[in-house]
Amino acid sequence: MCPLRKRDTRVHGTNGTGGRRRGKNGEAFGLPINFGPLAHWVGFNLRMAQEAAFQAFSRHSQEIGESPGRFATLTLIARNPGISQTELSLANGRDKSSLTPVVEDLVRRGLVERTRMDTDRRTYCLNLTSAGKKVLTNMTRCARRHERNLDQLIGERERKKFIRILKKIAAEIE
Amino acid sequence: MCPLRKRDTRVHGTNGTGGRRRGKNGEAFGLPINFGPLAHWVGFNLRMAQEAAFQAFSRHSQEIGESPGRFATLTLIARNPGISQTELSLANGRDKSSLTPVVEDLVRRGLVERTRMDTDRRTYCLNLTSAGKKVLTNMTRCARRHERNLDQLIGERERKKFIRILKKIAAEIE
DNA sequence: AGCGTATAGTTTGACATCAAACTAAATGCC
DNA sequence: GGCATTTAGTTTGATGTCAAACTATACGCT
Repeated sequence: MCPLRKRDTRVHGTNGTGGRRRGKNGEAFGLPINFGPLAHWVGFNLRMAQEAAFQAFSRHSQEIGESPGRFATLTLIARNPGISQTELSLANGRDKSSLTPVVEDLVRRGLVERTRMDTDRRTYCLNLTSAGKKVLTNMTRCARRHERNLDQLIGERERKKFIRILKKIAAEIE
Repeated sequence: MCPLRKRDTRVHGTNGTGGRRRGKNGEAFGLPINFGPLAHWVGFNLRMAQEAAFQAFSRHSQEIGESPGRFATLTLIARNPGISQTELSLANGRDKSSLTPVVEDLVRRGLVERTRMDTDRRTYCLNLTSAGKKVLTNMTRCARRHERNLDQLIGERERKKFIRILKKIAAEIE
């Protein structure tokens, strides 16, 4: 019943390449994958690239035992001392409720200090401790290595334009 | 104790913009966010753009009640009749175990037909039913609208280069 | 001052995802 | 043929995420 992809007619028929094994990405078992419209669409390729970059970053940063998401969090606190959790979640593109356990963990581990704001007892002020600064310094070194890889892939020339487009998508969609 | 971001010294000091309220993205409460090195890094901007595009797609596609992830799945099955779950998960950039409940759901709802392969009783052959094809047609219409938005944002000229870079990242990182 | 509304952060429930352990079938080697 | 190894798919457990309900403060209006 099943058309037996390993001998799918397209190989001998419409798809005349005959090249059935490239083995790197997106295809397997001898038949190249047909991505159809996905191949040209921004959304799909964004997701695949993001996933790949995320995985690569994870591999890099696990040397120092910190997950990629934490890195942006620590950087944003470092650069915006006294930032509130809501501001942080917005800047980070995540829901504020996702931040609760992250901040709790960072506080528990002594990387972040959390005090109530004087003029509004609801909001927290987040700051790095000196331990936090030290960890961030190490993470930043790792991240720079990772970024250098990406830069090499993209090329210095294209990078600015590329990032400009990414920012535009993040800011202006819909 | 807390430095009171609302009156942070940087506003009157080092950061002389005085413009404290833009209200759209990444900042709030009167102080623009300092993204530090994140601003120039590919990984962070990839994540933000991907997230934004994903959200936009979700809004579009919920008209027809199908999540964005399912769309790629259905498209890949349509374009590669008889594809196995492992092939599909590779093409889709997701772990095969994530696919199990998705396929189960699609089968249960009559959009996908799943048969064992003749020559290897372990692997499944996935195919769209005619109902699945109909649903995919609708989703594709939605997705095209979404893509057209993205295209307008990016510009036809840049789009090809942009996608080429995304593919390169997905394929060649590390 | 008092009451209704808005806001910061937490809790909860649903869901997607991965990685590792597992089951069943296939393949290879003797 | 029989046993070790590989492979396709599922199960399980941990994590990260969102959205909605919730708590507590704050603000605004009279």
